[in-house]
Amino acid sequence: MTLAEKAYVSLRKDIVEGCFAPESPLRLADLSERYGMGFSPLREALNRLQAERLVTAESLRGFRVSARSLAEFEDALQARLLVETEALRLSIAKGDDAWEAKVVATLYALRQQTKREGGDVDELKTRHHAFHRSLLAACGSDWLLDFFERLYAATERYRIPALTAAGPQKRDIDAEHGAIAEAVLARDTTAAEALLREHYLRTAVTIRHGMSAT
Amino acid sequence: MTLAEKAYVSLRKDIVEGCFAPESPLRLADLSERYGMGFSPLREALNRLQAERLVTAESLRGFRVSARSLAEFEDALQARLLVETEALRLSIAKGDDAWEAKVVATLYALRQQTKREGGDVDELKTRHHAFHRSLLAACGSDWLLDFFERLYAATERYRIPALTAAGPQKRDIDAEHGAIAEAVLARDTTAAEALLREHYLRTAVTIRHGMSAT
DNA sequence: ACAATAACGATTTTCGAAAATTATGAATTT
DNA sequence: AAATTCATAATTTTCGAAAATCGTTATTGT
Repeated sequence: MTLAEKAYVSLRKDIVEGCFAPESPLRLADLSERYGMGFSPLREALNRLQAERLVTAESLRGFRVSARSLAEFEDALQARLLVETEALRLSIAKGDDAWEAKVVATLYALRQQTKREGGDVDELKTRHHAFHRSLLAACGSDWLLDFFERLYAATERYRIPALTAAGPQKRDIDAEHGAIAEAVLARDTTAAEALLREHYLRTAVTIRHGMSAT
Repeated sequence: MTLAEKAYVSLRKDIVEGCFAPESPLRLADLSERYGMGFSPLREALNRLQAERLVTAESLRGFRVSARSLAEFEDALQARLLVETEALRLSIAKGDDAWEAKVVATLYALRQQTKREGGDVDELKTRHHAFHRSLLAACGSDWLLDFFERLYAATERYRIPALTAAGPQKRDIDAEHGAIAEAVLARDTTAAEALLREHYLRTAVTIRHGMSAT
């Protein structure tokens, strides 16, 4: 793996996880020290992230972490519902046995990590991502999967600060995931879409709550 | 405008227009001579284009123009229908007078250029793009507009070689655009969506014809 | 005192060369 | 002849410095 790729992965993770505050400038000198590399690989990573809308660039004024706002979150949420319901529909229609097995496996892995009390939060997020991706994995559309990844990262930036602030409603997220998986494996498109929708809308409520608290 | 931005614009244009054959390697030395700049701005541009899926990169083996295939075109087409019908629906619901005026203006400009016999093909493409963008411009979703731009560029790569090969059907494209605009301005969502869909599906027929001929 | 301007420092952007890696081809061995 | 090894060339990747630009502070003039 080249330095530029490492820089891309590290920076992306740190931005999504909120290590850098939104709109804070990403100075090359700082990044160079933080990640232990020269300017070139950092600039390449920043350019890629710019194309993904995680950072913004202004000519001769460098890069910033892109802003967060309620409006942008709502936009990303709606786009996500559009993309993911379609991808889910296709996935259910086209998925084979191997796909089903993957859904079961990722759900199981996710639940295992949820159960673990002092578990690694990083690992939990990875498995959560993996589960949601597995649901759509058989859709057969590179574009939809690409959009899914983009929107997942974009909304993850909102989900993480909201995790600390306790939501207004009690949720059994494992049960929600289980219900989605069940409907998916039963090839019940209508139910699966509705459950996925509700799942995201519930998360959205928590996030709105967290945003307004800030 | 910085050199990196110029490199991005130029490279993007040249890739979309097919100046570089799909899968052909984009060697830095060649690009450096072609665009008259050093490696740094070129690499930055290539990284942005990689995030947009117009070029692919392999570690330590540089960049290539991304491949074209019928499957990828069909995928992009379907994604486009999903994204654009939704964006059009929203645009019709939210658009104001200024938006309507813009639709009328871009349609007029497009028709003027179509009429001109020895007209600049570049200008025609710009205006075609502007018209289609104006239809969705009022949708209020940055994400959908972003996806539109991506998919437009991706499918444009297929549309251009197909222009030379005569299609299997006679089309009055001006009339198609006019009908879409009319439905949009009448705020007839159902009709507008159907007409846009047909418009793209007709174009797809031409492109499939052009692809199989190759 | 205040506006305009100049000088400085900080920062981004770009270049050219060095380092690292892959591809190519010749020489050697089996 | 085929495969292997080694040397060479081509290419990508990275660094460090130079150039360009921006923002701030000091200076000058009114």
